[in-house]
Amino acid sequence: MKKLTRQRTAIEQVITQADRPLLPQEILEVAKKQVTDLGMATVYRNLKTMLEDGNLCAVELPGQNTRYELADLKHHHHFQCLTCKQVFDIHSCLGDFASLAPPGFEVESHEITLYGRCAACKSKA
Amino acid sequence: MKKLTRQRTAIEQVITQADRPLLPQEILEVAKKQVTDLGMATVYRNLKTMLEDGNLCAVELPGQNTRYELADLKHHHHFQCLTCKQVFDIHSCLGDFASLAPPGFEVESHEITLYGRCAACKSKA
DNA sequence: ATACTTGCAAAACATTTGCAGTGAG
DNA sequence: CTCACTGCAAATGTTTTGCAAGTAT
Repeated sequence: MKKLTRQRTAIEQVITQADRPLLPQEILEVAKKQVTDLGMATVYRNLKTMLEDGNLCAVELPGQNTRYELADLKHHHHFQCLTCKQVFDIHSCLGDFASLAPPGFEVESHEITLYGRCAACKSKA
Repeated sequence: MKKLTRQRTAIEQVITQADRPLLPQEILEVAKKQVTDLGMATVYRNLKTMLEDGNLCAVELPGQNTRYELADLKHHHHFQCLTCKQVFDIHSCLGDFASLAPPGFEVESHEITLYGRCAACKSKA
């Protein structure tokens, strides 16, 4: 049975309140404001549990550590700003990628990542 | 100045002759047939150099180690078979993704990965 | 009470780096 | 002869695991 601990509550809260995928370190840092002696292992263990329960979704970008966000968001993709390195959700999708695959191949799912400059960094430049 | 060593030659050859992105371990194993005492560090060092020289391209898929392939291939994307785990190149591209980004965001590049079943695994099932 | 959770430290991994020896130029 | 390159081992950095202690139910 799943127990509601201070640690788990804090971790889930941090992820729920974020509007973008977070790194384990980011989750630890923010959650530590509530549970001072929170350990990294606990963060990872809870992330793993939430992943297995289907509550969490792993976001992986080339050359970077895995970020996590709630899984109950609808199908979407990601945009990473090349300046500030933050990752944003994109809620639109072009849809039909089946046609891209070679003949005889069957497409089950797809992932798109865009790279560029976010509004904030663009206006600063 | 760049020196042509047996090790470098072997590593470049393995990558050149492959028809799909390779893992560092795969490169090491195959290259070892030519240079028996080849070390993993040398593989990584050469991969890094080739990347910096723009001769190599890193292919990263969620939850897996980075694969490498020649960079002089034209713009393309990847398809991973969920059954045999192999990664294939896809040489077509839908092109316009700029419209997906939020207003104020500037798209510089994009990456697409498709997941499904390759022709071989599909016919076996 | 019981069994799930936790923190810490150690273990696993992949990748990088320090260093002294090797070899291409 | 030089300096880039190499192998080895040690160092990194991230994620996982073992274990004894803690705690929600």
